[in-house]
Amino acid sequence: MGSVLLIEDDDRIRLSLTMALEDEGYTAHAVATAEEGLVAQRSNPADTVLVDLMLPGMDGFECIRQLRRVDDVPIIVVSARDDTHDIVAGLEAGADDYIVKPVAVKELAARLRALRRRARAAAPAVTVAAFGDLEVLPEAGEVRLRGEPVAVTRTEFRLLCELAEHPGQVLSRQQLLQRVWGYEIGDERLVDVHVGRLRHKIEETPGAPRHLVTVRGLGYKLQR
Amino acid sequence: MGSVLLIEDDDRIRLSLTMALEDEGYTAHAVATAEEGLVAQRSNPADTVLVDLMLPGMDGFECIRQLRRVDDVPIIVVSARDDTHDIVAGLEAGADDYIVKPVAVKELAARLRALRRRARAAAPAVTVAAFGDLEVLPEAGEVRLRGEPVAVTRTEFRLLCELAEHPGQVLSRQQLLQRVWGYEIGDERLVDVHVGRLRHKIEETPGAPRHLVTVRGLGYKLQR
DNA sequence: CGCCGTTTGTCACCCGACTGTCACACGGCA
DNA sequence: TGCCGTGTGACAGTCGGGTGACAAACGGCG
Repeated sequence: MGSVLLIEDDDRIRLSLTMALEDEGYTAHAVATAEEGLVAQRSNPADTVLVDLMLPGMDGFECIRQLRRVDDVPIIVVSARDDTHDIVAGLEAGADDYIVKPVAVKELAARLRALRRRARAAAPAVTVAAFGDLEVLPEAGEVRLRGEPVAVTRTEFRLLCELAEHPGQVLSRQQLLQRVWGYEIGDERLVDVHVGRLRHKIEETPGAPRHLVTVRGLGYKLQR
Repeated sequence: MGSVLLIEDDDRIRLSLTMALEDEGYTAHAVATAEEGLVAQRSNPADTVLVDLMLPGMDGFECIRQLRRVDDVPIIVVSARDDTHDIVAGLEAGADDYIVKPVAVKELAARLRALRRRARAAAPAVTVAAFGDLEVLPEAGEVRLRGEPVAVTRTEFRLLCELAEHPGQVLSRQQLLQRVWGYEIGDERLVDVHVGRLRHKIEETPGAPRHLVTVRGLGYKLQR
């Protein structure tokens, strides 16, 4: 089945929800504070998290934001009835769904199922290549540096993907020209220019590229 | 809107029912055998299924049981008049309602509506996708921004759903054209126009879309 | 059936982003 | 020192995408 992490300070609700979840066949782990929740998720990630918004110490919103930094586990917000404002704030903070108290177990089960179905559908959108702090996500058409999205043009993206597909391997200008541009012949300097542009965006230390390295006389390679 | 999967081996009935359903505003997908139906529901789940009981190969009862294993989509049995025994067996196998041949379109529409209403009541408005403050509720045919319903047209809604089903993933104009409009070929700019219209309704900051993002040269994606 | 408001698809225009080319600078290597 | 390979800034042409306008199609409704 699946595992659920419940972050809820009210003892009675926590206990009853834990039992309800276990009845539904989930492995439930319950904690009373956001801090404990974050620790728990880091050490032993559940595949869905339920967060109450009203928590002592770090509140639910902050908790959601922190959880989002850890991974993109599906998060369901638990909130007092009709507190629309909080619910919206919760979704803005990064939650995926919400449920209002008092929690109907049937409804919770339905939402968990739906969320899980969705998570599975979304799963293929994973990082296909990671180079230290540099990530290339072909599906999402995205490049990230230290987790932050970097704006990269189409050609740059293709070039990067091509290099990323052969990590650590030197690709000649000729090969790149052919695979990225489809040119059988052409000015190899074109590659240099685009490599330079790409470097400006993905390398942090100018003059000393860490990932996109020149191999003099041979070509370029992407390394960790 | 809603989608219906029709499993019916008689060509004439299948065709006329498909047309009738589309006239009623449903997206109808029709297959002739239980096996095809199961595959279709697994790969691209409709939100209601119509099953004829007399099918070649795997019969309708077995089909219903198998469908039940996939998800809890509402199922309507289609059966010959006064074949009471079969109808009861169908309901026992897990169907939710029945209708007898010859099928009166009005009656079918009424039952579909009722079933859908009931299904929604049982699993109240399951949010299928949340993107920060943007919620897409396919079941309810609704889009919400900061909790407030937003009026979108049918095409816009389909487009949004298609994007929402692949969160964070870039979909090319070609893919969207195909999945939303069913065009194999066509003017890709059509997609741009509708994306623009949709943006006016769901993006709060003109010029800087937060959710419906353009990935230059690749397509569009929906993100948190 | 005819009317009117809404939705849809097409088109043309515009702007900013991207691309490829070039010339020049730089730096290692013989 | 001279040469070759590479980095890089500037520039003009092109391309991709946003958008407003318009007409046809659609959909309720009296």
